[in-house]
Amino acid sequence: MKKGEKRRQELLQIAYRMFLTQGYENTSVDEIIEAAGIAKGTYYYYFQSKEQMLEAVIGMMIEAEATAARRVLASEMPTPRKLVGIIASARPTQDEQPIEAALNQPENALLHKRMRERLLDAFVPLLSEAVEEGVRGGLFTCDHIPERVKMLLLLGSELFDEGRFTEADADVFIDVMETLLGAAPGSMGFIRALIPQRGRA
Amino acid sequence: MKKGEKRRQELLQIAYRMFLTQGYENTSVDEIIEAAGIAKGTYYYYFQSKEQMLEAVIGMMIEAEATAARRVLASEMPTPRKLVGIIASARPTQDEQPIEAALNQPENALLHKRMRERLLDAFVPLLSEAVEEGVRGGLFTCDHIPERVKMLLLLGSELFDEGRFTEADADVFIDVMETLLGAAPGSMGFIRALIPQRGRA
DNA sequence: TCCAATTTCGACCGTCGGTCGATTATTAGT
DNA sequence: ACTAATAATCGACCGACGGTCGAAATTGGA
Repeated sequence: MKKGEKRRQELLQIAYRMFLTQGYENTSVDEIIEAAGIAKGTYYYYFQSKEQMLEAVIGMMIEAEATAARRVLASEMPTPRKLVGIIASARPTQDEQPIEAALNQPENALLHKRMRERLLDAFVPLLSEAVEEGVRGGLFTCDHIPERVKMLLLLGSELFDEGRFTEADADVFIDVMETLLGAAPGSMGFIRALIPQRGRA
Repeated sequence: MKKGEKRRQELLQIAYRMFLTQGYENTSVDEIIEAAGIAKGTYYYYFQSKEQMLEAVIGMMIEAEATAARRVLASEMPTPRKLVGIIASARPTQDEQPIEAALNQPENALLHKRMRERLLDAFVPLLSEAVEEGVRGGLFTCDHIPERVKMLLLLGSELFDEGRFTEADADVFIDVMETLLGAAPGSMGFIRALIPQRGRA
């Protein structure tokens, strides 16, 4: 049990790195087992299929991010900071930087889609709780909180993940965020500082 | 020239149907050429790769939808009707029904992603023009029209494509649409009738 | 020590996207 | 009408891929 689980985690780590750097489709099982120094049979002793392994890798990432977000939610920060902190948790930027870009390459369409689905499921409740806190504190005024949060997350990931977005995009997004949550105009402007700067043309 | 283009279109049609019904990944080149009654070499005489053929299929779909949308834009409808008409054009519901669902199966993640990118590029200008018309007519009040339109399309496709969305989702979406475009509260409620009814649980 | 469960091994398989040289239709110039 | 060039078709073949399987090795408790 102990030994087996350790090997499984080891394989997960190796695959995690390779999926992100080369893409899921472009990473062959042969490459993974070569990097791990094991035989084909051993790989399929721990994972039913390559795709099932992808699910496991994603689950690993989501769990780590959700844990970080829960820590933020339970902290003593002011509500707006919590909002930002939770959203920041939803990015796998923890230990490495180029992960963001990797997710958005076409060869990772499947990974990205699956990742976003599960990320949404995990983060809508957390963010909703923070927003409710804001409503109680008089910061926000809105109903249908989970739905609004879902749209915000959807928009945010769709907009920023792709990398290409303009100043105008950011302005409108912040405007949408304020009206969506019923916050005072301009009160969310501080988010602008959190948005990554212009990269490629 | 004439003969070749005809065969190319024929292959495109066959692939279009198979990609949607079985998924891009699950459709093999062998299946396509068998359905078309041609040899492998002939297929690769017309298409450089399977993926390049996917691009061509998507281009075909987009073109048809954009043409329909342009017709709506140039028509004499009142502006709100145009909005709805253009958005309706963006769905391949014209001749077949199960296409919607097919796009959203995980095996079509790539097709779906590419489709949405190109659909956005084609439809943001068209919808923006309709919105500007609305602004001139005093229906809407907003700046940054292309960015707002982009977000609307992003949200709409993300929300409705997945199939699962609630009454609350629709309410919030319409609310977002009104505030995003600066329309009078409730003025976009008529859209609710256009939204597909509840399908699966 | 012995046995049974766990773990590891790698040869092998069917399928896939793609290549290539040969072959047949089609076209155009004289 | 003949022919040379061009367009179109063919299918055997290839390497890479994800996945299978029976056997061998390792482990740990009685």
